[in-house]
Amino acid sequence: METQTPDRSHVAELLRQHDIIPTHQRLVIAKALFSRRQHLSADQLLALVNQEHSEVSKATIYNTLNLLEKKGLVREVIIDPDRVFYDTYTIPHHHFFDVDSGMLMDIESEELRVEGLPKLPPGMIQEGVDIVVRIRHQ
Amino acid sequence: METQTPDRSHVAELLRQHDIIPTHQRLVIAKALFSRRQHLSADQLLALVNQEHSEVSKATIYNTLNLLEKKGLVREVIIDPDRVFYDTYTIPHHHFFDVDSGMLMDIESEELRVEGLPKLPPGMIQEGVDIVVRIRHQ
DNA sequence: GTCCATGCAAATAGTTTGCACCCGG
DNA sequence: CCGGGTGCAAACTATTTGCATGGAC
Repeated sequence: METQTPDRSHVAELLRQHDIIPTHQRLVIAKALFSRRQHLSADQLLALVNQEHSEVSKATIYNTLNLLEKKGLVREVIIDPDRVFYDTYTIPHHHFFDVDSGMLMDIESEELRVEGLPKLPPGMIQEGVDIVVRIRHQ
Repeated sequence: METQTPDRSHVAELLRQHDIIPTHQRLVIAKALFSRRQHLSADQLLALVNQEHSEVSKATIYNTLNLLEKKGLVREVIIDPDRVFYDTYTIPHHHFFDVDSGMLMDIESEELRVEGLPKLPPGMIQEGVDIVVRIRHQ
């Protein structure tokens, strides 16, 4: 089940555990992000955070997202040429992408896997595999 | 084997076959693009086209790439948050992405496939599957 | 008081738009 | 001539940088 609007101290603890100083802006951002499992672009997050009154600047949204990614709290998903999504579900998994609406959905199946992967170019190691299934309305 | 620097009339024919009026700018762009199988960003293509003397504007590069994509002559590949790549090899296939250098390589294997794909959300149809294997130096 | 991390205004980079111009009929 | 298609300057949008500020020791 999803966590609903986690309280400040809970989020603060999460940030501290990942070596991030829990400032006011970061708490507001993290609260919005981790209120549920979701995929948000920087712009969507900005709107969400400032919906009541302006609290955080655009630049801080970007910098905080980059920080959270570096610390492993969110994962970048690059599918849409227009914007990067940040996924609050950081365990490796794959995605459905609705090309009409631009919506991104997790593929829950753990059965999903790649078969027949050729050997890598010499001297290279595999860092990860991303599978995106593009879908649209019938 | 790759085609080497196709001549103007050959490229012009290719464009005409795809309902594109072969203007000077488009010929210069298409010649550079289709000289070999490759992955180029708009910026890389701009540099390539204008390396001797400035012949085509940035906007025209973008507009022409969009046109070629619409007409099925190139394929967009979205992997790097910083730029869209255009792939001159339009048959469906997958990619290695070198996260250090930002280089994109085709996966030649036809064995490669996805297993265990769950059923799609109701009312949706599958448009395609993209697999990206992220790799880096050991 | 010093230092370093932080937050944000301003700068930058990638892409699209709107319109002047040109070419074919 | 006239009209539609083209090419590009300028506008726009997403993201990063550089620096003034403020809190911790």
